[in-house]
Order: sequence, then C-alpha cells, then structure tokens
Amino acid sequence: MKLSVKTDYAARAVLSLASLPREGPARKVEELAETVGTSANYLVQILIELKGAGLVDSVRGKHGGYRLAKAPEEITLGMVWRASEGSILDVPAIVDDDCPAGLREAWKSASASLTESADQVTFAQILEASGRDREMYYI
Amino acid sequence: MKLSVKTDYAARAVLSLASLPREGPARKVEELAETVGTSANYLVQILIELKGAGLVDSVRGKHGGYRLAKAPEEITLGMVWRASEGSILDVPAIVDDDCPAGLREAWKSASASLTESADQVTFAQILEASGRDREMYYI
DNA sequence: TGGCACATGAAACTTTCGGTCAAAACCGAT
DNA sequence: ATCGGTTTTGACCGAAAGTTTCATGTGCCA
Repeated sequence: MKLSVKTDYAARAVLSLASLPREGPARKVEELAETVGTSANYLVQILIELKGAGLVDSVRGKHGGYRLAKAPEEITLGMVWRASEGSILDVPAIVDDDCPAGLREAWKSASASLTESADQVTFAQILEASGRDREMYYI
Repeated sequence: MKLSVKTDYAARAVLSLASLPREGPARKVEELAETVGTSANYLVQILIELKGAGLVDSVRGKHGGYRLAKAPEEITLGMVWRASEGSILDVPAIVDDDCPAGLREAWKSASASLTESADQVTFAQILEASGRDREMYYI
C-alpha cells in the first residue's frame, strides 16, 4: 500500500504554514508550492480540501493566500491525512458480514493502531523536531 | 487510503486454507474462490503471489490445488499483506532528503506502528477467533 | 484594475480488477 | 507406456477507475 503524493504534499504544506506566525500576512499559494515542491495548480486543490476540513483559512484579494486555522498543537498528522484521503485506512472487510469475525477483528486492530499513531503526533511536535534538526547543521 | 480487495481476498484465502488440515488433499482454486467470494481467474493470480512469498504450496494434476506452506501459527497478517502489495505502507517521503526531518520521523513512526500491528496477529489466532464465533451460532 | 483564490474540466498516466488463452504438469485408466 | 482429462501455471490483454497535472475562466478584495 502506498501513500499518495497528495497526502504527502498536504502534510508538507501544513508544516510550512505552521512554521510562520498565524498573525502575519497570509502565504501565497505560489510560494507554498515552491517550498512543498509541486505545482501551484495542484496544491490549490489540496488546500481547498484542507480548508473544508477546517485546518486552513484563506484570504482573497491582492494580499491573499493561506494560513493555519488552528494552532499547530491542535493539528495532528491524522487530521491532515483524513482531510486529504477521506479516511486514514479504510478496510471494507470490517463492515462485511461475509468476512469471518476473527479476520474482521484483525483488520480493525491494525487500522486502529495506525489511526492512533497518526492522531498522536501534532504539527507542533513535527515542527520542533524539524527545527531542532536544522539547528544541528549550524553547530 | 483504502485497502485493495486483492489483499482482502488474499487474507480470506489464507484463512480458508488454514481452516483445514495441511495433511489432507489440496483445495481446488474453484472451491477456494467460492468461499472467498471472487472469481477463480482472479484468485489464481493472488495465489501465485502468495506462493512466491512461500506462504502457500500448489499441487498440479487431477487432485491438485493449494495448501498452506507453513503452520497457521507462523503466518501473520503482515506477511500476507506484503505478499499481496509489496509493502504494508510505503511512504516515499521517508527516504526523501527534501522532506523535513520531523515529518519523516512522524511518517516512519506511523508506518512502523501499522507494520508491528499487522505482524503481531497470526492466522492461528484469527482462525480461533473466527471459530469461536461460529460456534456461538449453534448454542 | 490587478492580483489572487476559487471552481471546473480535461489530458496524461498509473493502478485495479479481472478475462482469456496456451502450455505444462499430473493422475488414472487403457 | 501411452492417452485423455483435469488442474496449475504464467503471460498477455483490456476496460474501468483513480491519480496527478495542467489549463481556463470566474469571482473576490484591496
């Protein structure tokens, strides 16, 4: 199973937005796309979904752009994942009555384990871990 | 992210094979396909991959078919998952140097959590849990 | 009016989910 | 030993769906 680049981009975009103050000017899609490493056209679609999930806010007009809708402490990797893909791990067998009960339980437990892990890490933590690492280059 | 039906079928097929003695006659693909709930043509492709991973053995000829290559205690859900999809959860960002270190760590931890969970449950356990459940219908 | 988000649509590409077919291996009977 | 039927094997093919990207036009705000 492979993670889509879409979710990858979404996480990088949120992280990038988390790295600057929410009170400052909104960040333009063009800029964001450059740091994320994709095209602005594609990133817009992702940002719209993130906005629909309430993770991000947009500002129109001349000095428009995007900024975080919540504090980085309140945004988890799981939230971004769900916003991008609908669900973190959807296993149809879990709700299939023809699937043996034991197998259903096994899938359910695997899925729950991934979800818990993804919802446990916030972008404040990710940001700090990235920042600390970057400092090491300057020592 | 959605689990492919291929992996779902693979797990059901292995579970079905685990439910009968390995010393008995091999189970025909046609029968297996019926209990799994898919076409024999498609299931064959899955079984070939399971065989390549050493989870299943095949017998040719008139009384041919498939049987488990290992004891159910030695086959985990993770093994079947990897045999079917190559890897349980592939996150390209983990090996991307352009990805911030903190984000890489977050992905790595989520992926490890899922892998551990999938490798923890064996088909002996799944079989027992399903069997116990089935008995309840007869009480 | 100009810059920008927003919305939509379509092209290019990959993956999924199977179907089809011929050949190889095996068994049982002749 | 040979023949015929059964079954796996493995490759190729193809429609359908999803992914990723680009392009175009519209509406909003300073």
